[in-house]
Amino acid sequence: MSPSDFSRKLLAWYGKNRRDLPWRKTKDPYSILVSEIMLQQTQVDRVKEYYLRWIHEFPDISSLASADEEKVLTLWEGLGYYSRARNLHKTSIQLNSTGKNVPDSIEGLTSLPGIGPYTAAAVMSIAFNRDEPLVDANVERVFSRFFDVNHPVKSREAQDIFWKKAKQLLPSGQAGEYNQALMELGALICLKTNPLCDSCPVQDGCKALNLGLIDQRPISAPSKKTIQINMACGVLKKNGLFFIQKRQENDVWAGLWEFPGGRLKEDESPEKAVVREFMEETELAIHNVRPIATVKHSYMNYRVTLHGFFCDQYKKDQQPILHAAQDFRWVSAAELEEFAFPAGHRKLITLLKENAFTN
DNA sequence: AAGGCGTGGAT
DNA sequence: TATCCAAGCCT
Repeated sequence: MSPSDFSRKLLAWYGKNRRDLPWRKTKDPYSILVSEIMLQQTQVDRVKEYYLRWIHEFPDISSLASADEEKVLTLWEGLGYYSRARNLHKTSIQLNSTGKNVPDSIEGLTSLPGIGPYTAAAVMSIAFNRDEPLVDANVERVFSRFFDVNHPVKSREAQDIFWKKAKQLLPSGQAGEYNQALMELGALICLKTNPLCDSCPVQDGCKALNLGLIDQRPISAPSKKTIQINMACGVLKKNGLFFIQKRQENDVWAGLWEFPGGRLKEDESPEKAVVREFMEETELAIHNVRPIATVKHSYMNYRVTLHGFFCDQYKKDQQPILHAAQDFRWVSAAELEEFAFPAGHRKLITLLKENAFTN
């Protein structure tokens, strides 16, 4: 199958089977950039509502540039990898202050925080229709099978093959449609498990299919083993207001808000852990520790059982001294919606609101 | 350059 | 239930 056969068949298939996605209704570089940042390591179906809400709130570079960080992070809450939102915000401020628009060069784009080779090529091809090839996890899977690539997908060898093939197969003048078609094929047909090879427009040329090796491609690196941990956090309420603190930079959930807490030590009860963590993190003595709920959630390779408690300050006039946060606030239940929390703490907030009147 | 960085859907 | 991992980037 020649490169032109491959791209012709792929584009014909894409024309009939492409999904109706919100970011496919525009060529606005800023909107395309927003969608691409959101789509990094994230499933398409989850991005849709975030994208629409974001574009509604921040329709252009200047509106995003003038937004405050809390608003930016709140709109991103639940999507994960929050440095993406913070970098996008930084980028908008940078572009806005210099009076520029989204750069239309690979170098200009990759010089911006959070934009790497994939995202730069995606913006170049989709928004500006420049002939830039791209490789994402979909392309890695499609090419691993089509060319029967016998190397781990993230290895230097495999990456060299992927980018070389992507460039060779790219039909000049149609990069935007073609790149999306290639990723769409990976998303809809060339599935991780049980790929729909009978419906594949390029099945004739697929080497792994012809060799019966579809299930053995792509070759992925071994994943990290999951770690089970127990955590506890304390929802301190005083005069009808909740104590929250803003997480430090350069740590997981940087810039998000949380209730003080942490991991249980060996043979430590959740109640003891809350008291200890509160003292370590805020120097506040607490008592009257009473359960709200136990929440199960996960992040990265951690599986967390989070024990959430209401608690009271032992000395009401004592002021917090922060050791694990950069800021703190006392906020009402309603105001909890205006701050971004990690998913586990957000789950707990939902549950505590159901109990708000009994506590 | 190997590991950090989130979350929930799919299977 | 447990495991994998998605339109990656940064250090």
